[in-house]
This record gives sequence, C-alpha cells and structure tokens, in this order.
Amino acid sequence: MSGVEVACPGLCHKFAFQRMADKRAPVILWFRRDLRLSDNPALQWALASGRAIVPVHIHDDALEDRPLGAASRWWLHGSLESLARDLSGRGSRLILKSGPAAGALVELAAQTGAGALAFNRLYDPGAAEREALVADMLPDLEIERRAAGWLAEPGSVLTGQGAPYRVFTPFAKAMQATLRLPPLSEAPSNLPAPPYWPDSELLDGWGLRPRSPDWSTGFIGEPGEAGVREQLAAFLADGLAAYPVARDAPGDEAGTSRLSPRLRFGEIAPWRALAAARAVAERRPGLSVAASKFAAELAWRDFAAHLLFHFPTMAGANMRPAFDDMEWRDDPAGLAAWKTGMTGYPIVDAGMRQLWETGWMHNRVRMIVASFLVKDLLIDWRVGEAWFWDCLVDADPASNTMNWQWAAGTGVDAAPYFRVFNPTLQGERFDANGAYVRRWVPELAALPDRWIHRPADAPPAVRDAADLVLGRDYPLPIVDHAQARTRALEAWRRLK
DNA sequence: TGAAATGTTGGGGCG
DNA sequence: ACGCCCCAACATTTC
Repeated sequence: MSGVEVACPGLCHKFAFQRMADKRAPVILWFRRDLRLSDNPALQWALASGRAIVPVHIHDDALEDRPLGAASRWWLHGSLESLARDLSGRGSRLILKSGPAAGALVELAAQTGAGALAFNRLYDPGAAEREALVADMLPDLEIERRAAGWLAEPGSVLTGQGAPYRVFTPFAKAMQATLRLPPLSEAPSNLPAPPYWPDSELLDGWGLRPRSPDWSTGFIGEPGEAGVREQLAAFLADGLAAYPVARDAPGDEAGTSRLSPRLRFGEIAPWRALAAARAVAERRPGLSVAASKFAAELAWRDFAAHLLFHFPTMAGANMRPAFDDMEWRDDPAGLAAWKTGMTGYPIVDAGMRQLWETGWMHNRVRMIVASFLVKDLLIDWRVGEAWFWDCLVDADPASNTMNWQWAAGTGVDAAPYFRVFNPTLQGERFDANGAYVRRWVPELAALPDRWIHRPADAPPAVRDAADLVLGRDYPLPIVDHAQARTRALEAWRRLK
C-alpha cells in the first residue's frame, strides 16, 4: 500500500508521489449544481478511471457563494436527500462537508488518500477563481473539470469578431448552429467504493429546511433526480402541444414544464430535456413548433449564464450605467404590499401569493409583478431580485438578474423604458376566465369574470352580490396605474 | 415577451 | 340620391 491511509493533512506532501502514481487512489467526485447520476460528465470520467469514488457535497452558506435563499435551501435539502439515497442504492455514499470548499477538499483528500478530484464547472462570478484555488491547494491531485450545466459552455459562443453576444436572437442562432449534444448516459448501477469512508456531517444539521414556523407546507415539487424523468415525459406527452399558448396562461397548471428548479440544481441535464423534446417532435411533426418554443426557453437559460459569465457585474450593477442615476423610490409600505400580495391588482397579488406559498411563480406573472414593482412603484429592481432570490425554489444567479434587468430596462437587450405593463389588461388577456386569480386571491372568487381583474371598477351592486368590501376584504389599488405609468415615463425620460 | 394616443377608413343612420 | 356625422374597427405613431 502507498500512503493513502494516512489521514493527517500535514503528511500529505510526503506521500504525494505515491498517490499520483497510484491509479487505485480514489477520486473525489465533487457534487455542486449537478445533483444527478445520469448524464453527469464528471461522474462518467470518474467511472472510466476505474478508481474508487468518494462523492461529496460541500455546503458553504456565507463565505463563497451568495447565500442560498430560503426556498432554494428547501429544494437543496430534498435534492441532496435524493442523491444520497440514490448513491446508497449503488453501494456508495454522499459525504457532506462544510466549506469553504478548498479547505474541505484538502481535508477530504487527506482522509481518503485521494489521487484525483473531478467536478463539473460553474461560471458564476468568482467561480473560476474558486476552482483555481482548489486546484492550487491540491497540487498533488489530478484535477478533472467537465461541463454539465448548460447546452453550450458559457463563454464558448462568440460573434465573428470574438465578442460576446448581447442580444438573445443572434446568440440563440449561433448556439444552435454549433450545438453538439453529448450522448445520453444512464446512472451506473454501482459506484466503486473506497476502502473506508470518511466522516460525513448530517444533512439535518445544516438546517436547510424551516422548522417553526414551517412555511414550506405548500411548496410544490418533489426534489431529486428520482422523479424528473417522469415529470419530463408527462410534460412532453400532455403539455407540449399547448405549450406555445399555455406557457403564457398562468391558470393552466400543466402549461409549463416546471423543470426550472431541477435544472437549477442539475437534477436533469439540459441536453436531455432538449433531446427528449426533439424526439417527440420527430414522432409528431405537428409538435415541432411547440418543441422549438420549449428549446428557446432552454436557450434563454443558456443566454443568462453566458451574459453573467462575460459581464459578472451584472449580478448587482445596471448593465446600462445611465440607470445609476435613477431616482428609485423608497417605499416600505408599497414594497410590503407587493411582497404580501396586497397591492389591489389581482394578477399581481395572485402571483406574489403563489410565490410565497409554493416557492414558484408562473413566468408570465413574473414579468407582470416585476413591471409593477419597477414601473408602478419605482422601486429598485435589485430589491425585487433579492425577494425572488429568497422565495423561488428555482432562483438562479444568472436568470434572476438577467430577467430583472430586462424588466427594469437596465439590461442591454432589455424591454424599452416605455414598455409598461398594465396589470389589469395583462390579467384580462392571460387569465381571461380568472381561474388564476380565484385560486390565489380567494376573497375575489365570487366576482364575475367581467370584474375579476378590476374589482375597484365593479358596480357596487356586483361587489355587494360577491360580499366584497374593498378596503376590508381586499385592498383598493395602492397606486393608480395611469398616474404611475406617467410618473415612470417621466422618471425614465429624465435619465436620457 | 405593451399600452395609449392619434390617425384612417368605411358602413350605416339620418336629414 | 346625396352629404354629413357618428363611431366602430383597424392602422400608425408615440411614449
């Protein structure tokens, strides 16, 4: 035996040569946002190496990454539970460690006598530096980095001049033109175990899930790779045909894929979702348009990661610096009304309550509530972004900031400043029968369709019949939209 | 991945 | 019969 059994970090270097030479020394498989056993390039490399595999997840809630929001922590807990279960069923384990990552990996390498480290790369601000630091601190280990999170690796899609794309459509075309999807791979039936297992922390000890009060009882979805294939298949079978329309209809439960948190935590590879959609379109040509729409949404996810990779300041700073002079309003009461779904605009309130209760919000409604916060209330998009970050199970560093900058008009390919959503008209257009509002704002449920999105305009007799007293059962609109629109246009114009 | 204001057109009521 | 007006309906412009 070589020095692999020595668990003392101080002695690592002494045995470095032996470990490098020993192809039997285990490989540490570092799980991060790739919590799956199928379609996992780092895992495939580890398996192909023939070494024993030590799977690990490192939790660092403050020192490195932006701390996860509460809803995302809830999802992460479930996803890790599922991954640990799947590993246990394959003769393996999931080792849990607290960060910072570099220190935890050095310790783990010493404890296991590992000879290699494999992981799938991330591309958030600082990710490359942290990965380089890990490599620096483990000079004796073979380091294998793979790409697993996006259709095209962020940074790999460039214009003819070698510059990053700033507009979605040309980006999507260029990505499409060069796209090479990896072959699909199933989870292995067995992962070779190391001679002995290092200590692991306890998942429950991380406190990722709320105790008292438990606000997660209404959360939707079963985290983990286990159910993701069925969910995808069900969506493609039942939802894809209606997707081009239904993805804009918040009242249609089956209208979206609901894959966002699963992609966020890597429970499914995006190329598997894309390949499955293409396969359906192949069998049923009538669905090819719908499949393309779905593919476009996946491409948006890639575009966001691509933008954040090239413009890391996007996470907190306006992409268009002219907006640094914007006079955002400080409006604690308005903000509180927005967060709690008490603005008096039914579609806005329905969305904010769905978010709070389920950890998810329909995409169309995300745009509506974002426009309302930024344009009607003139509150800084970063305030809304932070709320989404905390409340969404799918909160993604790239998508969240890109989309908020889009809504605020501060992004490079953003909605023009004069595009102000009218929450009443948006509600009437996309929730015409009021099903979404009735579900999430039950105090309005008895109003007829004609008035469900404009309760303040309803004749008194109609409100009486619905036993609805505005200001008592449901708030009056906290702003007059027409006035708020004018105010927003003036504020935006002052920037020019 | 808008909405509102403004302009144009054409059918029909009416004197 | 004819011109005038009203006003949807649609198109264009503006924010």
